[in-house]
Amino acid sequence: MGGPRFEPVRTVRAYERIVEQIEEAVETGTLTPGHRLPSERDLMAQFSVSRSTVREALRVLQARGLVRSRPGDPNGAEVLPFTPAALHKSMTTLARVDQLSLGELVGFRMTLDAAANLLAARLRTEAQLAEMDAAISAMRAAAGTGYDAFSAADVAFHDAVARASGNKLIQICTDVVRSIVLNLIAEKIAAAPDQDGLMRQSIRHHEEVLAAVRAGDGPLAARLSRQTMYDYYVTYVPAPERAALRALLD
Amino acid sequence: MGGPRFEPVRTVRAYERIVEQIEEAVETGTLTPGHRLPSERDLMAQFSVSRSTVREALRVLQARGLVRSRPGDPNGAEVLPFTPAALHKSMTTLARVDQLSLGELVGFRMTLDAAANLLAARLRTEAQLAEMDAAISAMRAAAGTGYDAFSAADVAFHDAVARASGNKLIQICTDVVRSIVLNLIAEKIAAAPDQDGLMRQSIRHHEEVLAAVRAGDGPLAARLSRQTMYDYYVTYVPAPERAALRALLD
DNA sequence: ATCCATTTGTACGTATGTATT
DNA sequence: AAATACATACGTACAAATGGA
Repeated sequence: MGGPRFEPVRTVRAYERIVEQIEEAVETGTLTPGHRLPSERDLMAQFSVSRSTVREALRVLQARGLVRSRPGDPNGAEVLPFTPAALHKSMTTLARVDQLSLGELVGFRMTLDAAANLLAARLRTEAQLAEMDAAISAMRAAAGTGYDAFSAADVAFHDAVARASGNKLIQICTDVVRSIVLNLIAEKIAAAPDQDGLMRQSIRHHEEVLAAVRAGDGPLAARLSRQTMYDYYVTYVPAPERAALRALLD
Repeated sequence: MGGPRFEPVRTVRAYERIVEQIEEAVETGTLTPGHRLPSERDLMAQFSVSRSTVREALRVLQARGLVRSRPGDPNGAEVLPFTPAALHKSMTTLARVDQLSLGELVGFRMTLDAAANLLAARLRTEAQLAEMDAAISAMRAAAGTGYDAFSAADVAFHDAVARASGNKLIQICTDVVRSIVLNLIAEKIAAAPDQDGLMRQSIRHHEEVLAAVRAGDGPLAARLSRQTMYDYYVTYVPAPERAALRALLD
């Protein structure tokens, strides 16, 4: 009876083993940004696989944003500092193939941006307050000149808040989702009637948010930021989805 | 003066062009899950590239979770339904290389889970309430038998809430971050003293949250869920990071 | 500034194990 | 049970690109 309990095996591709090993080295800090990998020929010797296998592994690592290789570079592939590019890519894919609605995206932003403001109100430094101030000034300066500069300043403000929150995950996710949202409706916003009025209203709202952050009133900052974002985007959100967004407004 | 404004060109690899085309087809719905790609030999003919180039493209697409290819499959690579696996992978990488702290992860979960409860309190159906009820029952049943079953039931509850929120982005992100957090501290929780007391407390908290969701009191459900998660994880979070988590508690 | 050795990008042929018919 | 079509992996070859002499 009994006998050893065997487990089902899954064949694991040769290139996967290579990816795992290099990934492990990067994630444990054995390989740090700036380090160069051995050349493809050296790697095929070290792993005792063919060049194609090495290259497939490198392509996967490159797709994950861990390394970059350039033709002719005698130093081999370069280990890159982490960027949320891969995260961005998969979230964008999610938004496209899984039919993420604008309402869901905006709701997500409202949630994370409010949390960032809540935290920033407690943790912000003077320098960070100055950054937010500068961003709003830039919004004011750009209000007349066009939507692009205004949007850039708006992004700078929200990014400053996100950084001040001290939560890198919130910062990265807000950044990713914001760019997806802007990408979805940039043209609609640019074509909106009464752009000037919208910009002025947005500036006023941002000033109120900043005042709350400066005063250290996190809950107020959070509530105002949700309202600001709701007001700014609600017209582009299909009516049936608006109820969910209003549910986020306290 | 003037003249045409030329833009810097970046050489784009052959395999990248293939990835772009197939990715586009998947994201626009031209290729839907279950569809088979042509065989590698057909692809090399269609794109007029070599086999290696096709394979590197397929490796990238596979790394992004869009397709899967198996040896010997007489059909080509299979187009997969979207899974957050790639998202999970990049977030895990982020957590490891960028030293994402447990405090940041828990803060993120508190934020998203609270938002999910806020929305679920408004949008939940009777069937979803029943699922949450069943999950809490499972938690009760598992409280004596061990941590694993208890944790699974706990996950089921939070997942039911996330689904009831109607926001797929919230659902997926909570799922991803939850598994990362659990992976980080599963052993610590399993080794905690007075496990039974912690489980009983957690069950009581979950019941309160569910009551609020059932009553349609979103803000209360959100506040309780934040508190529940804070209580459950705070002992594992380094003291300096706890202030930020408390800032999220209203 | 030019040339050169090396490396990457790409191509092609082949062998082998596997899944489906 | 055999035949077929496929993916995996290997090896070689050449062009383009890079960094350093």
